[in-house]
Amino acid sequence: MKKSGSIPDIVIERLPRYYRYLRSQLGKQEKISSRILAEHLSASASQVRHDLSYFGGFGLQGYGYRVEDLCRKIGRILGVEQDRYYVIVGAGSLGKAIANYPIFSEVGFHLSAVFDRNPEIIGSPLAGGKIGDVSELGKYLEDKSVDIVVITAPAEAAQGIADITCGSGCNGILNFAPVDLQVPENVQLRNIHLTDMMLALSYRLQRSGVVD
Amino acid sequence: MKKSGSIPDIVIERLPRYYRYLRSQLGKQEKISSRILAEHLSASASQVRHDLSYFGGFGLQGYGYRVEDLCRKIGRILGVEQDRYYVIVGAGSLGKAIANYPIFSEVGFHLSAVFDRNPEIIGSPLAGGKIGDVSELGKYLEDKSVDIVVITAPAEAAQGIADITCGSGCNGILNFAPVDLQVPENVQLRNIHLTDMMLALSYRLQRSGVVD
DNA sequence: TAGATTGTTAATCGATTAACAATC
DNA sequence: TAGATTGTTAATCGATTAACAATC
Repeated sequence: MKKSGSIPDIVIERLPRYYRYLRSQLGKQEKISSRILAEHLSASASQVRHDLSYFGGFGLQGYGYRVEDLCRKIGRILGVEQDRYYVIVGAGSLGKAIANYPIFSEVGFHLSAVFDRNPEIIGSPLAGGKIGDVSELGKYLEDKSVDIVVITAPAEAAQGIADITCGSGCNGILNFAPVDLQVPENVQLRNIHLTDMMLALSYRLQRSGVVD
Repeated sequence: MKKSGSIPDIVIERLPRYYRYLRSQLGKQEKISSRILAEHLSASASQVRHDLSYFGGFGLQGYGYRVEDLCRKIGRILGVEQDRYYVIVGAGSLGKAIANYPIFSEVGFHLSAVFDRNPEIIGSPLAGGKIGDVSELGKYLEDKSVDIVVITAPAEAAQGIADITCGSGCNGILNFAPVDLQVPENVQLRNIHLTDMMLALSYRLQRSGVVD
């Protein structure tokens, strides 16, 4: 076990990948070495061991890691057995897709509500609830315990939604809108910028195949 | 201008962000300094200048950057004025959402086809075309010129789709399935692992607010 | 000219990899 | 015991930031 309280973001972001692979191997293999685990994740064995050592000694020298054991321990670190709640703001096709995303609930994330600004769809059923009016978002966040606001609204609405979110005591935002949001530093913001990813990917395509 | 041929991935991944902000400022301001640009992107002025210097001198000393000029030049580097084609494999709600994502076409990405394995929806209309049978994916990729395959299929189908993609001469994959795909190293693979992002985000939430 | 801001190099910081003693 | 593999420290590598001469 090493110093806690200072685990780099980049390490935290790899934990779910370890967890996901280990979970897929439950019942298929009893043990796994850092080398084999790394191979399946396109990482290095050294990195796997280094990452895990932030949280303690999970392995057995000369043997490796017990899959079930390591899976459960990483799961606990990530809090997968705890219930957490999220709301979706923006009930377009992307918002609906997220609302129906089946995998979130497997790791403890539950949809609490969906909001939109379009009067024509407010009140419609979605994923077991009804689409709410976005004007009630702030009040909702203040009343209920919501961990994460998922923004699937258009770019021009996203900053306003982020402001309401941060102002209502919710400190987690997952943003799909193609804009860089400004939030207080105590707020955890992650972006999924689809167009950016496509552009960076296609930049590399232009260059590969040729050269060297 | 510095050495080309060795621009780090991490720099390439920031270009779309610069581009996106500059685009939003077209007509709103004539010039912008590295400091102001950085502020809006939660980056440092030094990083902005350093990144841009990989591609040449785009600014004017003592003045800053002309917004229109810089935007056009970064756009050209990213190839936004070129037409590129993608297909979607997996026509569930996420696949449909991507198929209808309005912003891709603004930067030159065009939907070429959508495939699924479910006989009940094969043939149905989607985004101006018809859903094809995934068994025809390989042939399609060999015949047509497709730059990127977007995988929105279930996890257990994703590796097979990736294999067909790589085997048919398409070298770009954007993967939404919650699995780490194995692809040849000449293939450009980017992942959007939604559950992983939620888990890493909520890990940080547990810890913030308290401590220190 | 004086003030501002770039482009670039050097210094710092952080992340990854290598190495190996510990030990199952 | 011999072989394997961890956990951890040190070495390397790469990315970010600082500094400043160039110059508009």
